[in-house]
Amino acid sequence: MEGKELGEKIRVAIVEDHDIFRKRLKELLGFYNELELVFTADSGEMCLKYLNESEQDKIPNVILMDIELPGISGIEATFQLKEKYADIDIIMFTVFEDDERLFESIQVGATGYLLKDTAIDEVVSSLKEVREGGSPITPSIARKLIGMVSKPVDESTSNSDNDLVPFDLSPAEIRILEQVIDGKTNKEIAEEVFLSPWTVKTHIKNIYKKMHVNSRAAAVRLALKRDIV
Amino acid sequence: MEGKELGEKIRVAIVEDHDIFRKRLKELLGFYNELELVFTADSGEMCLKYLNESEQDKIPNVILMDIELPGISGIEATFQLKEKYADIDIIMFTVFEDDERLFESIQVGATGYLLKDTAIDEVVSSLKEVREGGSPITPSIARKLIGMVSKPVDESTSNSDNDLVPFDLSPAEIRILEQVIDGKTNKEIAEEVFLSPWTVKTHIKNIYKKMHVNSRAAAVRLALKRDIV
DNA sequence: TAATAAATCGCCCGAATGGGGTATTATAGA
DNA sequence: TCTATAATACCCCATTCGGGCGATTTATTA
Repeated sequence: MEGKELGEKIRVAIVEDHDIFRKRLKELLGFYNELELVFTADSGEMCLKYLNESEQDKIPNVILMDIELPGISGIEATFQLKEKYADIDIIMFTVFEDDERLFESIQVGATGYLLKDTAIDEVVSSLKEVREGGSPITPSIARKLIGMVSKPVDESTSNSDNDLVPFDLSPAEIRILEQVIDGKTNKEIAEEVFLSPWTVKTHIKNIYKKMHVNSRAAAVRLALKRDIV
Repeated sequence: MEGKELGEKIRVAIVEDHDIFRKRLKELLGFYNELELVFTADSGEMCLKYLNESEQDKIPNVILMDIELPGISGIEATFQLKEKYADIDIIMFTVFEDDERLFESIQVGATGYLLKDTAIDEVVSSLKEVREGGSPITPSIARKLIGMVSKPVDESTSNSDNDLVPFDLSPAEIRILEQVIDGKTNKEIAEEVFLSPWTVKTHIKNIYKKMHVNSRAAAVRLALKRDIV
């Protein structure tokens, strides 16, 4: 897809606020001839600044991005720099394993997700893989990813309708989501299901959290895409 | 989650119809002391049969499963054996990179997905990772996975190929409807399409009239149902 | 028993939405 | 030429939504 000349060094940048870790990583990556470290930054702002000041041929191909950073987060930084530098690949490099951050990272355009305890050799091969169109992902993280796509083990609930429940929505939530898909308002749903409008609202808020959306339209699209109804 | 005693060998089974490949794989895995190859099978049926006949302590922890098999496919075999042996981890081991098979594999409960050109060392570490709750996935495959979770990257120019016009929506309206489906707000859409928010609103009102709906959720549902996008 | 999850109900507030208008321009058809 | 339809932009206003808060009750399960 993008212009990646083989034989050229991979230009790498590190964004990491932890001094010792950053320096150590820099040192380790220095041993690899196939890499060229163009800069290291200790914050998202710094990273964006460096990018702006970079000559065209010094713009990194790949950025190893820490998530927890002072100032803007690595996720926010990724979001911003992706707007301008769409073809830089971002690998989130972090200690966090929670779904929220993983999901957000993907949303903003990260293409890899490695835990910081990944062996340096693997980090390096990840840098290469990402340039070849792959998405290196720590296995424990990959499992979460799979969880987001897979329909959790069916348990063909004896009663009637739906068995496949992506996002592990509770029965009550599914009932309400169906009404949302039908375009009903909270009040209408409340009447339909004999609940208070506030309860309906709470359920919907929880549904949004689980589905990682924040509007009815987005929820409907996702629900239909994944066959929740 | 499951009972996996550390220190014990990982019991592995291979299901692969290609003779040479299977034997070679068996041979290579044989060099690793931490593995115990409990059986190899050349079809899904054979695999299920072996499982049934296995002593409790000879049931594999992990199965390397080819997808294309004579008789039932690796996906079908996975589906079947997962019902009875839920805690066997299945790693799909295949040459296929297409989304369909990947998706189906995940649906039926595979926890890993490796391409056959994966280095033997990585196959072995994948076997371990899967026992530790990870999901080893070839990076090129992982990218597809990510694609399934991530928001569709907007192709600002939603041009061309829309020939079928389910309702008589004008091109401008369709462009905007697509954004609505992506869950964007009027303001966001306005910025995206370089129009004033009021214009966007007007369009949306007209869209509602034409589609006979009165909310974004309903419009999204209808649009998706009718393949307007 | 303690911790967790599900389901229920509630308040506040600012932003977004939907419905009712009006209006200008341009373009294509009758 | 007259008309109809896009496409564009704007106003008002009541309703709805979404995000933060918190709270109680009942199961389930560790």
